[in-house]
Amino acid sequence: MGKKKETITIYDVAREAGVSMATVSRVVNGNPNVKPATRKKVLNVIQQLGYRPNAVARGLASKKTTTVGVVIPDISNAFYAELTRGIEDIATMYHYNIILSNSDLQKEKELKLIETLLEKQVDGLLFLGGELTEAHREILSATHVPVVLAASRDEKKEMSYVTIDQIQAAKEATSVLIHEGNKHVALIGGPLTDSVTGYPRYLGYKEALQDMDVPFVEELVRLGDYRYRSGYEAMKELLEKQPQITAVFAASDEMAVGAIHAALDLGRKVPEDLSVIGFENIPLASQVRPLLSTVGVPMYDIGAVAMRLLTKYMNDEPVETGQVYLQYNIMLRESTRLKEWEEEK
Amino acid sequence: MGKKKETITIYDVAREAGVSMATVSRVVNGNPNVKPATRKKVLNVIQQLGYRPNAVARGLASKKTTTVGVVIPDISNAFYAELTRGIEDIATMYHYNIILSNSDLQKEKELKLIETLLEKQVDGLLFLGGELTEAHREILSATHVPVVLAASRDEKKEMSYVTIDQIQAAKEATSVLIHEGNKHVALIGGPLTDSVTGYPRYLGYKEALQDMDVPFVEELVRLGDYRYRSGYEAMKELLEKQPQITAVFAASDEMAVGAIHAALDLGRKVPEDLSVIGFENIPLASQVRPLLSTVGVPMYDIGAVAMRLLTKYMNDEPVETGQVYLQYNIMLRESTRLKEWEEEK
DNA sequence: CTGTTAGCGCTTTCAT
DNA sequence: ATGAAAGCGCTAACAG
Repeated sequence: MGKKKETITIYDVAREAGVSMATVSRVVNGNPNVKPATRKKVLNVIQQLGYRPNAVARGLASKKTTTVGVVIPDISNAFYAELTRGIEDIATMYHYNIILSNSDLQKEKELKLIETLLEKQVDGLLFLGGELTEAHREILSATHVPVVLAASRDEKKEMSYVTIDQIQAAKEATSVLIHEGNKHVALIGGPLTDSVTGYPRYLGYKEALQDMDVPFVEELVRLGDYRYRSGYEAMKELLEKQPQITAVFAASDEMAVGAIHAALDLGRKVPEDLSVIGFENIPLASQVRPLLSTVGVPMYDIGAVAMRLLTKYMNDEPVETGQVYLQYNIMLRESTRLKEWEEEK
Repeated sequence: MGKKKETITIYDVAREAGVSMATVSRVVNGNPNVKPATRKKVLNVIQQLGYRPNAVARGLASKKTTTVGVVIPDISNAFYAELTRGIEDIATMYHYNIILSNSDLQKEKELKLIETLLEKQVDGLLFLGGELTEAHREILSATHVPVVLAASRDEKKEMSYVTIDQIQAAKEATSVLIHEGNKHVALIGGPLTDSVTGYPRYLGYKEALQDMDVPFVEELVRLGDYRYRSGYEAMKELLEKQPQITAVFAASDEMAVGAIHAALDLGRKVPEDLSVIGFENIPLASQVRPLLSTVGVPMYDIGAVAMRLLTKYMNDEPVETGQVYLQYNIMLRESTRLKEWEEEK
C-alpha cells in the first residue's frame, strides 16, 4: 500500500468533499456561514483523511501565529518557573502557545532572543527580568508587536508591565524587624546595579530605618546574588564582624535560608537570637525549619496578569492601564518573633 | 513622515539592491554562492531597510520551522524546570526554539498538546512525564516528526528515550539504608499506578530488601504524591503506627524532607534515630538541615541529551541507540549515617 | 555567481 | 451559503 501523498491539505479535503477550499477553511475555522449539511460532510472527510491544519500556512496567510514569545532569565529558578506557569496557564486559556527562551539576564542574549522571536512572528512578547537598555527600547518600540514586562518595571513608563512595589515591600519587611525591637538590622541584598530588584529592595530597607529613626550602618549591608550560597557566606561574615546584629532582611528566600543556616552553624538560634525575613515566598520558604518569614510575591499571578494584559493588546481590546502593581503579602512564620503585622496604611 | 509599508520583504531588498529575490535569500541564508561584492551590497540594503526575515514564510516554503515542541508535566516543579533548562540550552546551541506546554500529566491534555504542536509544524517533539497510552502511540507513530521521551521510558521500546535506571537506583538507595544496619526500612513511595517513577522505585525498594534478606512488610510502605506535604503526613503516620522503623527511603526529595520534618516534630533525630534518603537531588536537598542524602538524577543532562538526540533525528544523522540510560549518583550527605558507598557492581 | 519560476497550505476579499 | 482567485514572504529547483 503506497501512501499517496505525504501531507494532506485543505485542497484534498475540498476535492474529496466536493466543495471549495474556502468552504473547508470556513468549517475548520468555525465560520457560521456554512450550511449544516455541508459542514457535516466536510467534517466527515476531514475525519476520514486525517486532515491536520497547517498552522504555519495559516500564519502566513492570516498574519497571526497564536504564539507569544517569553524571554525569561532562567527557567530553573523557582521564582521564574512559577511565574512562567502563570503565563502558560493563561496563554492556554486564550489558545496561545509560548516559545520560551532563557536569557540569563545577559543584555546581548536578550536582544538576540527578541529578534528571533520577532522573526518567528509571535503575536506578542513577554519580557521578564532585567531592565531595558536603549537598544531594547529601540527594537521593542520599532515593532508593532505588543510587549509587556513581567516582574519588572519601566522607569520611563513607556512600556506596560506588571509587578509589585518593591520598595514598599522591602520597607515593610524591614519594618517588621524593627518593630520586633531589633536595633541592629542587617541587610543581605542583591546587586545594587540591579535596578529591578536589588536596588529598590535596598532602598526600601534604608527607608524603613530612616522612618523609624534607626541609624543606617554601611557595615551592616552585604550583597549577594540571591542564591543560597551567597546568603550563607554573607551571614557568616556579618556574624563574625558585626556580632551585635539581631535581625536580617534578605532580598531573596534562598539567601535568607542560607543566612539562617550560617547563623545556626555559628551557634545562633533563629528567631530567638536572630530574626530573619526573606523575599519571594518560593516553596523552599515553607519547606525548611524554622519556616521562613518572608514577603509573599504573587509570582503566579504576575505571570497570569501579564499574559492576560498581553491578550488584550493582541486583540486590540481597550486597556485601563498598562502599569499594574499587584499586592504583596508579608508572611510571618517561624524565622521572626513578631507574629502579627498590620498592613501599612 | 508616512511609513511606506508595514512589512518590508525580501522582495523590497532585492529591488533596492538591484538583484533578484534568490540572491537576497542566499545572502540571508549564508549560501556561499554569492560574490562578495554582491553580498556586501545586499547586506547594506538589509541594514538600511531594517529587513527582518519572516520565519513563518520560510517555514512554509522550506518545511522546517526550527522549533521543537516540549510537553512537560509541570514547569513549576523543580525537577522538570531543571530538565527543561537542559533542553533549552541545547536547543539554543543548535538554533532551535522550544514551544513549551504543561500537561499536568493528564492524558487528554497531552494528546491535545501534541496535536497542536504538530499543527504548528514543529520539527521535533520532546515528551516528558507519563507513560504512553495507545492513543499516544497512534498519533505519535502516524507522524513523521521525530519524538524522544525524556525522564521516561517506553516498555515497548518503540520510541526513543533518555532516562536513568529507576529500579536499580531505588534498589541502591534502599541498600544504603540496609547496609547501615537498619532492620526496619520504610518506603514513602509514589503512586504505584505511575509506571514511570512510582512503580519502578517501589520495585527497587522491594528487590533490595529481598536481595539482603530483609523481610518485606506491607505496613512499612506508604504512598504519597511526591510533594512535601504528603511526605510529612506519611512519615507521621508511619512513626505513630510503626515506631520500630529506623530508616526510610522516599521516592522524591520533597517527600524526604517532609518526612524528616515530621520525624523532627515527633522528637526523632535524623540521622541518629532515623536515616532518610531521597530521590532526585533537586536544590532543596542541599538547602535544608540536615543536608539530604539522595539519589542524584542528572536532570539537566537528561534534558540536554534528549534534545541532542532529537537534533540528530531531525537532521537524519545516524543514531547508535535511541534508548539511553544516564548514570545516577548516590549522594550521601547528612540524613543518613553511612558516609561511603561503593557503586554496585 | 545570479535570475526565473513555481509553489508551500491557507485566508480572504469579492462575486455570485 | 459557496466558489474563484489573489496573495502571504520565502525557498528551491532549474537555467544560464
